[in-house]
Amino acid sequence: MATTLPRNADVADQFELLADLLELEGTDMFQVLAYRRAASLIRETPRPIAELALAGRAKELPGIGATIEGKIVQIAEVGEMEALTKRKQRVPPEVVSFMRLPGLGPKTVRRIWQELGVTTVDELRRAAELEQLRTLRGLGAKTEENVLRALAAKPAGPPRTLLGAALPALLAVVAVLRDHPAAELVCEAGSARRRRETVRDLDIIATASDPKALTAYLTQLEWVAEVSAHGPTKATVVSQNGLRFDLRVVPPHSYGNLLQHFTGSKHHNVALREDAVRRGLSVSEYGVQDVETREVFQTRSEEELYAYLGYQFIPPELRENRGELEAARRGGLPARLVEHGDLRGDLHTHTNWSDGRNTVEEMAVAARERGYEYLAICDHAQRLRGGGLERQAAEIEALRERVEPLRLLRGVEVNVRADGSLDVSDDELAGCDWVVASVHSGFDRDPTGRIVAAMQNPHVDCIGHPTGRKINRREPADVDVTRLIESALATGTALEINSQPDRLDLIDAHARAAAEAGVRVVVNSDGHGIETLQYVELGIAQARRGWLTADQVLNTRPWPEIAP
DNA sequence: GCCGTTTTCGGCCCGACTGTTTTCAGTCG
Repeated sequence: MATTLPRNADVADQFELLADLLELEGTDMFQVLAYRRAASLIRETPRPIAELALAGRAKELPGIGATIEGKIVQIAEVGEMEALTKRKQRVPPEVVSFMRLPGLGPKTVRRIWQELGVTTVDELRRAAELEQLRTLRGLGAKTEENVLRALAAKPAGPPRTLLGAALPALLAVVAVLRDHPAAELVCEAGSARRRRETVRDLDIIATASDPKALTAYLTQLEWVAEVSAHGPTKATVVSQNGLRFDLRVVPPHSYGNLLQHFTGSKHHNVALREDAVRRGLSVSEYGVQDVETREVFQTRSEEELYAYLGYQFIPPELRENRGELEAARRGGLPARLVEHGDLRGDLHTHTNWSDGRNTVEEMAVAARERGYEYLAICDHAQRLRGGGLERQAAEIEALRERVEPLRLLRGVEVNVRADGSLDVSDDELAGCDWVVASVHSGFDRDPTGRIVAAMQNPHVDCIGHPTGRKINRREPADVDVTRLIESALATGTALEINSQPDRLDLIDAHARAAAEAGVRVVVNSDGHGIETLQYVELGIAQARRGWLTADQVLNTRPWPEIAP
């Protein structure tokens, strides 16, 4: 048996590859779909799936049965499931990649492979150039053209844009459109409305007294660099900085149906429609049809739509098919998720004592202007060597009265070293109001053990950005979040949702698991300047995606209730 | 392969678009 268990992402990768290979072999597509669903479920499950499977408990997850659990056990025990090992020998490895070319699906790829004997990308290019693809029934010159264009394009698409970069722009566009005289209802949709951490296109749904005027208005805004599509009810534009906005003007009587459809997620909508079918209802973006009476229900309001289908209203952040439909059906959703306005303070910020851009006073004044009751200054301990921490403490002390009623807290961000020790002595930590401990290097050197060790220190109040991931740049460290949660619970240590746009760490699923276990979760900006204190809006969005209520977020409480 | 407020067998979301076809399969979101 392997000594270390495979990560959920590795297990999920194997199921996805298996699904691809089965699809190419022409296996029943519902079986393929079952593997795909299992893969995405495994990917976002906070608990180690291999451990669950070995204990015979993976079956408790909806979508995993005895067969898939058995395959997970094989992965845990020998590294790869048998079904995959067998099929990898039958299908040439590059053939799978053909399916990622736009326009080529499993059926077409299979015929190109088996009927033309094409097994590599180079051979595929040659077959298209030599006009051999068109010898297959159903393929023509256009297909060859598309294949060649796709092969000539850059291999991977652009990385997804950070929500933190896209959302302010999107909300600004929504506001501008709302101001137009022809506009009635305007709302962002898609993954940005669900506040996913990264987005591709930015969707906007609107109703208007004069749809043509509204779409035309969008295409003429000064920041528009390119108009990709422009019709009477739809327009797509690209901004100077490369963001793609998609505006759809829809009829007011079905605005609710369309907004719901275009908000997604796909998985949420599929599950919602499957559930509806079982009750004799057919759901589409145009309405809900009663299959027997043929009557169609259309509504201006999403709230009414969910109510009609028998659900509590489901906030967009929860629409990922992670149990929200079942919960909403039995009235089990949180009555109210945490909101930005619930925050009473920020417990992780930096100043120009380390790598921040503003002074302690500037940060304090900005925090007070935001309406905070408290602010912890947590500069990097490394930069405060040689008595810096003490001198900064004196400055904070001297400022306290001047920034009232804000409560200015002496904090510090200490580094968890490779051996699990901290870079500040216990004596110095004892003088601080709030201590954040974070891993900043050596991510592959037992991160779990080091963080757990740091939590044992009674002065450590919070673990900063627990997995260290940076979206699009650095994978999360191989942190066993379940162990972190257990240890945080035992030691009373808080876990951070770091709101930096490229961190958002903990992720939603981990924050949810932590809060459900009773761990104190803190939403911090990690702001390095006054203008970045507002990043907490992203952290709050992440917390909402993790189903967190205000009760479960530590810094919605007054400082005396938090003070260690 | 999974699952059950019509089912332990027989189902499994919906509609638009594309390219290729004379009625539709495959792909996409």
